[in-house]
Amino acid sequence: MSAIYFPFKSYFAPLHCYPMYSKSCEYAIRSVIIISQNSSNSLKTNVKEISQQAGVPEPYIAKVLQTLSKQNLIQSSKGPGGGFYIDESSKNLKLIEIVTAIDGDGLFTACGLGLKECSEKNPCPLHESFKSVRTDIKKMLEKTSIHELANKLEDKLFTSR
Amino acid sequence: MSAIYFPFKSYFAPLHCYPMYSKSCEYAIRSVIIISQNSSNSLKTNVKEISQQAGVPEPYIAKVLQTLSKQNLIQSSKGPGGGFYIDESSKNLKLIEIVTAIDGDGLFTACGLGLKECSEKNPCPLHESFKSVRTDIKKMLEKTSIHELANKLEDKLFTSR
DNA sequence: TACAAAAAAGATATTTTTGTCTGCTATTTA
DNA sequence: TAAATAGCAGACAAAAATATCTTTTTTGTA
Repeated sequence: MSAIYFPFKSYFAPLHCYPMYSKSCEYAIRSVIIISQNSSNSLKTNVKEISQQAGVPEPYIAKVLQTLSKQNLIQSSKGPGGGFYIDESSKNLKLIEIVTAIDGDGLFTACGLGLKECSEKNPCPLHESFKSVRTDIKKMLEKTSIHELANKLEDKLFTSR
Repeated sequence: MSAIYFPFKSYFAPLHCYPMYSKSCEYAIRSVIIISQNSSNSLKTNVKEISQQAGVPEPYIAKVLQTLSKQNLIQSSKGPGGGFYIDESSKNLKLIEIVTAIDGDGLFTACGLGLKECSEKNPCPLHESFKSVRTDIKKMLEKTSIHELANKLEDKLFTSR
């Protein structure tokens, strides 16, 4: 069984750009994909492995994983042979749960002009234009399962060799 | 003629959330809408007015406006009676130009997992899911004109009184 | 020409995000 | 029950984003 390895650090986008979500969230997604894949083989993954395979700083991702663990999106066990895993109850984990846990729901609820009072009843000029886009993002995140992403990545690794 | 006033600072979203773009960009959009409206009445708008009307910190927005001005998306004139304005050549200014100038194109190009090597030929597992969403955002930003936003806001102000 | 208004430029300060380090606690195994 | 493993918690450090301040340059006007 081959472990999933994301490219090394130098392969990650530097650039001046404002991406769709935060580094913490990006790291979380990568990590959870790895955990999910190992979990489907009944394996627990410790922070060191996650850090290496996801190409993510170890102490930092540890923090992020704690956040997910507290919200019971992923599970953990201490002691030798311990690590993070995804149990039956989280088998159907969706991308939106990870994103919301780490970045909040700003991406699909916040006003395009940053107005707190912007709403259906009292829309800002950007409101309607943004509405469908936001809805689409949310739908996409809601329907994408972590499990499915892990499978896709694994397929890709096998077919590209 | 009534000036456009965005709500005061306390009305802006605080919250823990990762919105679609940066504060700088948000401020830029608000400011440009105000400049556009005044420009259609052949008025120049100085930083102080922009700051007050957009509910944005004055020295900060000054910096942001300099960036836009250097890229010739908006125009400026120094001296008494000077300020920022939008001339004929920028009359058809689109939202995407502002967003790109301030936040770069990460929002509609960056990989969902932060992989630099992610592309059509070598897609990450999130690539396809994100593709249509990204395209939609880009299209929306491309078709939305600043001028039109200014008009919408003005209409709203008049009809809501 | 002198003065005042206003943007441009650059330096500095604050806050948030990202990243690191250290020690503690819980769990498994021998 | 001791030792090793591994997550947990909190403090700390660095970098980036956000915000402010000061000086300079340009321009219009008295």
